[in-house]
Amino acid sequence: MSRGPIEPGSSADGPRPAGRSTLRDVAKLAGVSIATASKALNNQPQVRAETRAKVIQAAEALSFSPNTLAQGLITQRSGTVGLLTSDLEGRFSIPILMGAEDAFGSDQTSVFLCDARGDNLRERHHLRALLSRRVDGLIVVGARPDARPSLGELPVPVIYAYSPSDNPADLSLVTDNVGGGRLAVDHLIRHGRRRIAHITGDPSYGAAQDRARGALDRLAQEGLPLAGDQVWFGAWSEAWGRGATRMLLQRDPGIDAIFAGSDEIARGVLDVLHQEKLAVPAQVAVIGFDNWNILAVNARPPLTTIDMNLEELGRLAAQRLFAAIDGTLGSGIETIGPRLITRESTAPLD
Amino acid sequence: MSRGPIEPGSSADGPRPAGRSTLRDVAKLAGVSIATASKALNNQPQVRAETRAKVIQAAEALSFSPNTLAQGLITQRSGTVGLLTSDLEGRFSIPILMGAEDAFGSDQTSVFLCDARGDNLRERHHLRALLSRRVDGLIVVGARPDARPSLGELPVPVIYAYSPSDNPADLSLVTDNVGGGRLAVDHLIRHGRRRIAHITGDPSYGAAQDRARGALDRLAQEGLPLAGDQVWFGAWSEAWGRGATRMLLQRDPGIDAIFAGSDEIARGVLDVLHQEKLAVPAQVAVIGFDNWNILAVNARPPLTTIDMNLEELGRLAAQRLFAAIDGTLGSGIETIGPRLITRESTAPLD
DNA sequence: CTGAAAGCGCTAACAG
DNA sequence: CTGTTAGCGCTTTCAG
Repeated sequence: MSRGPIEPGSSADGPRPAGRSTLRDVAKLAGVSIATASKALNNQPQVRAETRAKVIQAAEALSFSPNTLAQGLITQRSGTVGLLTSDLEGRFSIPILMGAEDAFGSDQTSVFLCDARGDNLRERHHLRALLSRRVDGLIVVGARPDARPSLGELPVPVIYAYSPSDNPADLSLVTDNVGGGRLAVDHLIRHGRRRIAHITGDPSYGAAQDRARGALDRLAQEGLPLAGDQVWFGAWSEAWGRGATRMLLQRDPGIDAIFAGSDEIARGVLDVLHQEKLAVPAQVAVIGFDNWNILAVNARPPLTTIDMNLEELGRLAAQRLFAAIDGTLGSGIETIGPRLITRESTAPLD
Repeated sequence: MSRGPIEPGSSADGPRPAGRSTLRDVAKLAGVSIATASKALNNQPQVRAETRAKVIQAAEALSFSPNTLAQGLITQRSGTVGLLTSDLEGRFSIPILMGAEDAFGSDQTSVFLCDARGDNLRERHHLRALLSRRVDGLIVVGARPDARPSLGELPVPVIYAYSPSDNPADLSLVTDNVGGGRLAVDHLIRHGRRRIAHITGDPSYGAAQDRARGALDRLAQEGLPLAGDQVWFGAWSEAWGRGATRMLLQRDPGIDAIFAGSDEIARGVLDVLHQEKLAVPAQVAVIGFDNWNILAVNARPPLTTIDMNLEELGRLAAQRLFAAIDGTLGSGIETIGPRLITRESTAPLD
């Protein structure tokens, strides 16, 4: 690429150190008043085309960039939103952020990302700072998909994403874990699997319960029992995936599919299946949950899994927020549907 | 028509829904002038304690929150910085963001996180928006540790983190990959390993070259040859880790340690080592690179690895930026040292 | 069509 | 100590 900012109109003028000039400078250079310059730059109709051109040219020559803070002072809108997360690794926040960026358009709205790191006091601090910066709205992303305390009445609209608020008067957007569990098992059933087991994480997580419920639902609908006699709750780790698989295999060696409650667990499952010389997917199909690329794509074989559509969640959060900024916000809990990502760890039986 | 603000009969009105009040409201409630209210709230010395108390109480009663945009208009400082990244997964950006948050203090400075997703145009857009929001500084985080195009002359200080700028006049902060490679091999040598091989990623990455160079350096210093006859360059994936390990084992079955250029690759290495019934670390020690928790902690056994200290990098970037905001920025490339994280995949040889 | 004037909410000299 | 007076950079009536 060429060096320096691209300046289409400015032929004769030497390029300057970009950007500290004000509307007054532009007006002066163009030989018009500040008011006219403002109108010209904002595409207001009542400006002669010729004048507008002069102003635009002046603005370009000076690399003029409008001061959004001043604009915000007047319009009472900062063009910023806050994304307040407690999710250390950014595992959920990042996709949500990207979705929000998409929906807002990078020119219109910028987002402040703040990580409270699970610390309540830090969250209060960030909240104060954000409000003080006059964000137009807030997206709150929790660390786990269980209800979290409401922030209460705030002067800006708030959307709870991933973790719902514990106050039903707030608007929350969450992923559909029950639907995800159902989808996973449905996929297995369609592939002719009949002896399906379920290994999942910490039972204190609503997500673990919900995914299991969805799985059980779908099984029941098909008149199929759950293989392995129980849902294997444990921890969200590969180690648990390995341990549970060993126990499961002892209890019920004839299983032909395992639905893992997370991709991490699925990796542990695969590990032990390989040790036991059970072919995946020929003998046992494995499906994960999360579509965490680094884990799922690299697995041997690559992992079929459920994607929670977090980008879409982020996009929707942004849209709802946008609508709420000049209107009123809904309430309750809205659910985003999951999506099946087919890779090689599942295949039709025979 | 007179458009002046409507005078609300705001004598003893109940508290309002948090936060839309202005300094004028506070002053009125406290029965002082706006200027005095401002001074009282900003801890300026020339205010009687009693008056200050009155003002503070009024501010609290109204949940007053100062409008940072207005403040910024005056002080010419927004109290915000932009973090411009191209790093899809936030793998590098997030630790850097956290370090920066730490250093700035959440009350003082908030950070805009923008992801350009490797798209040059999107980057320009974000840059414009950020400048327009009058950020006090910019941290630019690249997707890979190789030089990236400079943003050129900007009206605010810029720090390039992780990926250095291609312009030596800019200030860049990078991790020390040569030192990391040296550290990894040093650790292996101290554990009595003598037949050390190196499997790493895409040779077009400076990081791959640097880590290899560090490893080779340390080996040479010890008078040791590189096991496996060559550095095994390939891809940053588990699959390559597996493939390379198989070839390596064929070529040189007697190795007692493998230095993997990333944790992903290390996972592949471990996988094949297990298949070949080689005990880790008893027979072969394995060390990774990145300390990517999800991969390293969950490995079997948990992976000893090199941490690039990205939080520290973020913290340092923030400090440098802070200093630069009222001063001048240095230039050139500054390097952050790596850190060894010992887990169970390495151990002294007998 | 264009410009003068009045602020948005706040801070910073100055006077009282 | 406290209030008055100017703005920060921009938009927006409302006259010319």
